[in-house]
Amino acid sequence: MTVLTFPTPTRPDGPTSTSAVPEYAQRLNPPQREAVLASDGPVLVLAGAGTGKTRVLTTRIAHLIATRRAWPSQILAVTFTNKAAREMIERVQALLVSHAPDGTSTPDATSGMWLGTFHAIAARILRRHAESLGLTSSFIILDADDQLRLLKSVIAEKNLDDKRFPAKQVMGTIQSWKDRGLTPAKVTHAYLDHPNAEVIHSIYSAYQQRLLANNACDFGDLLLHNLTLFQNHPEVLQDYCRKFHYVLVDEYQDTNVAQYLWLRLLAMEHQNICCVGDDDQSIYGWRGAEVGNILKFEQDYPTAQVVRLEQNYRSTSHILSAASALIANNKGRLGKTLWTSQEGGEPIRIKAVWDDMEEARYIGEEVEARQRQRVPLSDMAILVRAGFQTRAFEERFLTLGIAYRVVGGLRFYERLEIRDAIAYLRAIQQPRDDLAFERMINTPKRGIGQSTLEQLHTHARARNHSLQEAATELLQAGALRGKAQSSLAQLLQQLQRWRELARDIGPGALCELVMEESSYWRMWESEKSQEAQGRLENLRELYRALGEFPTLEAFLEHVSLVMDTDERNSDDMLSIMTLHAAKGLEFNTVFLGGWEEGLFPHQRALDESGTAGLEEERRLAYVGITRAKEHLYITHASNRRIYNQWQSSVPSRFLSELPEGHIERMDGMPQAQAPSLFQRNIEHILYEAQRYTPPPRPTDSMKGKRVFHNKFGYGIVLAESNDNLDIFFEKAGRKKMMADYVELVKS
DNA sequence: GTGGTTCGTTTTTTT
DNA sequence: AACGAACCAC
Repeated sequence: MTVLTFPTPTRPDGPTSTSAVPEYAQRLNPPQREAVLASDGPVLVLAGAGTGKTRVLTTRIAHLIATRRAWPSQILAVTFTNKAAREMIERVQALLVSHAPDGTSTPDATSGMWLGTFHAIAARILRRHAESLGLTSSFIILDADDQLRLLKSVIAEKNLDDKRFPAKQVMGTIQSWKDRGLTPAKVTHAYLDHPNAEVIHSIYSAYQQRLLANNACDFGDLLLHNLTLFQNHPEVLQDYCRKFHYVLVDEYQDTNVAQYLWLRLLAMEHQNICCVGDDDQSIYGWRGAEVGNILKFEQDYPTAQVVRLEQNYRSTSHILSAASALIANNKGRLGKTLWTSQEGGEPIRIKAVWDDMEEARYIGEEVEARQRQRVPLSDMAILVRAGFQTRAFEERFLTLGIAYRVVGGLRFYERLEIRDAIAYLRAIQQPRDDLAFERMINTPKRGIGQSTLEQLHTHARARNHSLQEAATELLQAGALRGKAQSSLAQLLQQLQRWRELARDIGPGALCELVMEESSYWRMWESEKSQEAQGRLENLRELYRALGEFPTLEAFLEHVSLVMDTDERNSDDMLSIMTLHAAKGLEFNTVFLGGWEEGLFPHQRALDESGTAGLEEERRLAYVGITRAKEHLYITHASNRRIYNQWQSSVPSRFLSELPEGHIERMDGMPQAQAPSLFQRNIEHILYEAQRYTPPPRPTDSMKGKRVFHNKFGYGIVLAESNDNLDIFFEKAGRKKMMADYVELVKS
């Protein structure tokens, strides 16, 4: 077995000469190799866009296994998405197989490895120790919809005004607490900053109790309960610490505090933690990700090796240079200098358009032009800031007959009919699952309405029973009458029967039978609309998907944790998606639409998070640009309809941050759609005036103001002309620079 | 309990 | 504008 012939190096790994390096590592560039071979101790891999971070991660795992540094079962590898996890396991397997030509290394070479998403792995640990947290190992995992419904009922139960305490907002606060690793007991007064925090805190406590009563977790709980478990049962933590000799983390810049703590605890003993990430691609701050985690890695692990991957294999130099120049406007970066050997290429094309329709028309034309140049549709993408922007493109492409797919739209398992069907399955599998029961109890209409449901709730709460138990008890007590009585009795009977059947028949057949006997199928069948037909089709698809699982339980776990369906990307289709959804992907040709102030950077990001928000938007722009391999287009419209209101807009400030040498402005007067001549004249005058004018900056004079610069420290503004400031720095002397580079200091 | 009407909202999103 | 949720009248 060739893989075993490598000398087991002594630790720590010294510089290894090329000849002693395994073949799979020879194919890496020097920093990549360094990251792979530095197997012991903490390692931070700063991997710029397109520098081969997945390659490093997978080769590193293969290296650990091939050199017998660790058994697969001693490796913990975490990702954020199922897709990333899937890709990683496939690539590790491929590496191991290709390095054992005698066939001794099979896909089994990775079996026993803990490779998965944070949530999947946390759930796996939690199921083993559920009792310690007041759950049973068969607890259910609620999705966003269920969470919200549960929270609403908690708020209602507490007799709180749901206008003062909107469930969505309260959920946001609770989630941010969970993201920070705060159980209700740990939410101290220090965190009770906003006026209603005390009340929200009490809602949080009640919500957690309700989750426990339902034998349920939300996504945040998976990590949070792990932390509680590790804290209350150090011996359990110790077992995992000893088990996992090596910990690897993908997209480290996206970790929140809870995930960060979880990793630190698990790596405590061996300290063999390798985090891969890119601070410049941190775009999930709004949902709790802490760029700080990656920024302070070296403080957390003082012996850490830091490896920078800076050779970009994806984009041409025009694209890369523009991206680098843009991101250089952010402060507090770890800093990387990306380079590529692919000189030249096309500059970025920037096009001003009249409105979203023209934007779609222009991009449609360019798509067709590229198609004629043999770029397949599947190698092109339109990336937008917000979901609503996809609409204009869809309309246009329908008329043009361009095959497209909107990535990340409504997902299969989020569809109404699928959620309904799953509620039935959950109510069968897990009689304590009140949320599922509540969802299916009157769908289709059985005459069990609000008042009956309220009776059930009151009874259930009083006795601390589940809704299904309460229903049985109320029926026995004869407390119900009429249609509600007979329907409920029948439903409970059916549920019981289905539960028994579930032991004998597969989940697919069971679901089909349940849909039939519950009349749910008939409900949609009797509706002749196109939409209803689609729903039936989706249900059939669900039966099929269910057929792939041995048990109902296995399927439900899949649904909670793997919300994506295996998208068949074999078809040649153009992708339209948000910038967030595009992270990690690459395309030959990329169109970035809607680069206008207010939309991108998004006004709300600016309002809510100020400079930090702007910088995150800029990172989003950076992510967008770096998706492109060869051709990149950026468009901005001067008019956009937002909430049914036409608004004229100004080009994004990010456009002015792209260096002239790497861009090409596509001129040609955009055509007005059909406004009157008078309107058109007004708009044209305004349009001309605002074309490419830099966005408004703080207009008050900077002269005499005290400022701070990242590198030069404090200084005083001596003079200003437009955006250029003449500054005298206390330590660095007199410098001239753009206003963007300095911060105003409050005096 | 059901069905129609009005009101309010509307960034990004994985698990 | 368009969609969903809350509200009210039968």
